[in-house]
Amino acid sequence: MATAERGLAPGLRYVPDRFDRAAQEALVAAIRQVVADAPLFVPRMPKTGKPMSVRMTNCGSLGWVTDKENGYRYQPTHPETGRPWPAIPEALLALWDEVSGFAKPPEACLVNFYDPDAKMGLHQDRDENEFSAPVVSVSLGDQCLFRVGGVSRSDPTRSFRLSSGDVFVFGGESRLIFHGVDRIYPGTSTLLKNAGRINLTLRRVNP
DNA sequence: CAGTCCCA
DNA sequence: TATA
Repeated sequence: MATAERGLAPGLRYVPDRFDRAAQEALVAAIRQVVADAPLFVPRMPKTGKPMSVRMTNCGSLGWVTDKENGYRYQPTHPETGRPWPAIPEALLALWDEVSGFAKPPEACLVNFYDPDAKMGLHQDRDENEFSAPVVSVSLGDQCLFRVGGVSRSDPTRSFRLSSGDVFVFGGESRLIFHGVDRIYPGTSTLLKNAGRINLTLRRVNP
């Protein structure tokens, strides 16, 4: 009766534990270097300027940013330092080659840092000009309650408790699905020095 | 155009 | 607080 209870929608792929502990530690070290060069900033909602609860930065030739004045967009430089974003770590490029099924490399890797009380409302990733390429998402640190819906905001949703090292892929018919983070479970990982979660999302921006 | 804000 |  109900739609598939266990199966994921076409194009959605959940790869638990894709990175083992050593690989996760290497990824965190790489991200620490990215953050040293491109400091975390607080993204703000268009028009209202309301701060989001995550802090973010990017690596790659383009980075996703948002502010009160100009809204959501990709740009080649950090909004506060004006410098180009640092390169995407090799391990993430290798992941993209493995799971994306897309010939060209990702242009953007958005780095979102979630403090224990940070959330991300249901939204679509649709600021790219290339929807044939999937979005590839990596979880590091504390577990989170991740919600995924369908391509319409009112579609029913399912929740997953994601753990450090897990990978989620949104491609094909699921490229534009709504998704968000309802809560962080502090203290559920020892990967990071303090409680919190890092999410990395790889995107192809231009065809 | 707005939006991942908020909140029901 | 720095964390990343």
